[in-house]
Amino acid sequence: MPELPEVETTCRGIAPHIIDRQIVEVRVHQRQLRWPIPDDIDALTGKSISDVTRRGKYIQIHADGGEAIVHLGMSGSLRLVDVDEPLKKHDHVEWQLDSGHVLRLHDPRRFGCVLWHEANTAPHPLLEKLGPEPLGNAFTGAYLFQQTRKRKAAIKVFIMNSHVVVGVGNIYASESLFMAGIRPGRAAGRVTAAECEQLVQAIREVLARSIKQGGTTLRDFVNSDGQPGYFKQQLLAYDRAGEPCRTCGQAIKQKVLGQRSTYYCSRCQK
DNA sequence: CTAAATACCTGATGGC
DNA sequence: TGCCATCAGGTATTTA
Repeated sequence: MPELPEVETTCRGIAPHIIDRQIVEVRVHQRQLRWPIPDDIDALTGKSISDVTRRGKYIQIHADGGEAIVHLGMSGSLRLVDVDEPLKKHDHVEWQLDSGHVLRLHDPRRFGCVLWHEANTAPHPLLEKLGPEPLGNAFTGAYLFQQTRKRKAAIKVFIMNSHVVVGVGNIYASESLFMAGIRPGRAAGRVTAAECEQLVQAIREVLARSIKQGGTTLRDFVNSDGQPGYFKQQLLAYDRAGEPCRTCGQAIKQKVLGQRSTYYCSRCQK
């Protein structure tokens, strides 16, 4: 599932191949993603890519006049392939480059999106209200502590809210709470200042480590070269129901929180 | 305002 | 082999 490390891996993979390259043609094979792909998506045609950036899990492909915003949803991936590579099922969008390569969006479950945002206009509504980047300086224990005060939602659900902090999805939420020793179901407002500090550090550490491993591939995530990520083997809690806790040996528990599978150790996490 | 539920979608999996 | 039910999950939107 593309969470922040997978999106970052994708950005780093595609950037050197598309920056300063010209888009020759944009081909859309399936418009119905999370939202229909707008007609102005081919505004990129004939333009040169100036930069590739990321905000949360949104990928921004910048060019003169605007940017394409791409979200991978749950099952999306962006790959660079040769022009003669046959189109696969669920390859929905292609950006033909002047290098002879093609950037392809593959997304079986179609929860992703592709949008166009004009330059020099109001910030895009999807990006405008996002919380701080977890690896940036604004995401601190003090910030999280202040945000969580008087909040009754489960801490796990809370940190998965992109208006609080971006990039923490279901996998890394369970992982970071395990690392910080906090039960996922505890009310956010009952997490102490010291624990908020530990949690912030855990989130930063697990995301940074996963980025180094090229992300986590559970089923279908592949990077821009079509390769999986290798962080799965380092998971401490996620997807380990019934398996021994790597700290104390007790079986990892699984429960549903906010309609999402949640994994934790009832002995190590309080 | 918060919190919880819902919608979007397809593929993998398990039971019969 | 086929069919149905269930689950997976990011996040904007809707409902309570």
